[in-house]
Amino acid sequence: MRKSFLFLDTIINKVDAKGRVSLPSDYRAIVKDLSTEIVCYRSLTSPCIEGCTEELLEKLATDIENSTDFFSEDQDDLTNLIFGDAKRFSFDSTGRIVLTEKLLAHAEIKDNAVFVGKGRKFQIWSEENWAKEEARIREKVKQSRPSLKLKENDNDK
Amino acid sequence: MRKSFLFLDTIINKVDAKGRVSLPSDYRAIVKDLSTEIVCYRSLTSPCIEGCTEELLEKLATDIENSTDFFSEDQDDLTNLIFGDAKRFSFDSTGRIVLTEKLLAHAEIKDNAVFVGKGRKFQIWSEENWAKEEARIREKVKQSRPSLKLKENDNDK
DNA sequence: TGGTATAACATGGTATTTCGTGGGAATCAA
DNA sequence: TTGATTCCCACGAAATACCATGTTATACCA
Repeated sequence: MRKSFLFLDTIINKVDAKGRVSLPSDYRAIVKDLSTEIVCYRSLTSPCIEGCTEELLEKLATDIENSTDFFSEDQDDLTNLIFGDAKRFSFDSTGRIVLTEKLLAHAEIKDNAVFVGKGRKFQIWSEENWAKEEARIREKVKQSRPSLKLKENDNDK
Repeated sequence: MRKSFLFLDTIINKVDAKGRVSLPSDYRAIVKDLSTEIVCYRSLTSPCIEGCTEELLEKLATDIENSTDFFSEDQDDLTNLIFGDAKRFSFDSTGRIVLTEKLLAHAEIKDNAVFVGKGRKFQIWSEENWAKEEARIREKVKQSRPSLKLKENDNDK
């Protein structure tokens, strides 16, 4: 029983000729502890693969059912896209999953896959695209510190 | 189990060739009492490593989930930056963690690591950078004493 | 108060395990 | 049968758990 489950860190693993990739061991631990599965789909906004626990997708489905005003119609459409695109992935005894051609192509992944933790979700990038993306975000944060207020009550500065 | 905790004090420990450092025993006590883990990431604003309990990051993840919608761009960028950089650290039977090259490089730490308590978080500095930073802060406080008084009143009980 | 015994801690070194990865066998589908 | 997919074994590198020692801080007693 695990009290917290966060996808963290940035980990680079190899993709072999068969499309196999080791899911980072930390991520596997989460899946095992929660007795759930990993679900992946093409990111709607970036050239990367997005993944989360099946549990989270269920929660998303429930939220949509219950709160019609919170989720706009647009977002409802988006969720349809996701559920339609999402696929369940289970790993073998050595901890590997086999990504599909569709996903790999969307993320432009060739040899190496970069797993990026996002808390409740994670993403899988090609090295090149992730380098660009990380640079973009860090630059953006430099410009607008305010968005970081969420992080917690910083003393001053 | 304790309901409140504070990372306090300034402690210097050695970093060996493998990147191992003793986590200050006070900090370890907090981790044990809360049954949580330590999470570290590169400071967004300073050349230092920042650390907190995984529990705190958990709370952050929940806050983000609730405050913005599932597909928000800001949420997307923020979570990538924070959770993608954060790494879980558990200490061995002698109380040491192994810092990564990425973190050590960012903080410019070579031989010695300076742990600085910040309440809910703490920071790890190189001796040189911390000396500069401390001088800067003390100088700043001299200029604007009033703001400090406010803080002390807050702490009164 | 002072001195000694005891425990806690930081740190160096070593052994063990885990994890990622390549290759091949087995299974399945067409 | 042939090609593709899944399962299993094996190896090397890297992470981490364990053991040992010196030093410092703490507790205890005279």
